[in-house]
Amino acid sequence: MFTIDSRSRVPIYEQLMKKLQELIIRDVMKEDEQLPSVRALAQQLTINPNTIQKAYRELEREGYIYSIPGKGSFVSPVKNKIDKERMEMLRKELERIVGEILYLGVPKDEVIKLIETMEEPERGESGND
Amino acid sequence: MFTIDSRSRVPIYEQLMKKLQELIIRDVMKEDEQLPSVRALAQQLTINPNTIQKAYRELEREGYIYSIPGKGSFVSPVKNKIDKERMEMLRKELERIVGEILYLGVPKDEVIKLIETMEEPERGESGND
DNA sequence: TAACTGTATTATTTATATTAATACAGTTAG
DNA sequence: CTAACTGTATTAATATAAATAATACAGTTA
Repeated sequence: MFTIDSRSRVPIYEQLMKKLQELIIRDVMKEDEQLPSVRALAQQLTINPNTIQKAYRELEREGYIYSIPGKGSFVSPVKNKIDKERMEMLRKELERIVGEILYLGVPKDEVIKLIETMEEPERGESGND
Repeated sequence: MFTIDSRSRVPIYEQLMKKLQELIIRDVMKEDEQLPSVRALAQQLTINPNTIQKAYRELEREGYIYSIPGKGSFVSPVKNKIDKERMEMLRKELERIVGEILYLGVPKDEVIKLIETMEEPERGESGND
């Protein structure tokens, strides 16, 4: 299904997450499609099942997939939930950053101006290590 | 000069940095005023001189102080430089966060609206661990 | 029941961050 | 130039945290 670089400084489970997120976001894996089982994937990639499980657990926590004990793990149908959670996180980060900037005495208008100059990004970019 | 909590989970050198930043930002320590020497402060606080030095090194990197080998360490006169560097860092973070948010399809106006609702913070807050 | 599925707990290993020991080099007063 | 101060660089030891692995448990299905 994909390849893993065990020599990379990037943790295996993160590499896994990234690739799976990619597949899900790009709709290569459709809603409710079953993911390979933790053991199957572990065997295929020759890594410990727990590492797969960690990736799956994180992906579930972030709303990308859902798992049913005994049945399997599947692509989450509600993409909006992903956005919801992610947005919540990003909003907090945004507030923190902007808070710090404002603390430095930069007027709010300046911050807004900065954002206004930013371009709406193109979709579909990967960027691996 | 100040106290350190060696039982805290916050590293000693960070505690030190925070307190010194506080003194500098609040102008308790004036421009070009000499800081206690690494050894003097180390002795006073009963901690290793290298820990002090690490704090000083970081503070210098961030523009809060400057050090002259053989002479001592002093409060940096150009406060703007602090803001400059810090702003540069924050700006990058801001762009990253906003970039991610825009990537989720949130329109720019929404982001701006979010910022507009934020309050200009009060000055002078510490917040220790 | 057998062979699959995910999960939880704990231990082990590895990486990173923090602190310390020590030696070096510049500055200045006498 | 020496003595006593200053900051700095290198390296080692220690502490903390992160990543991975071993193992046992529990649900599902044919």
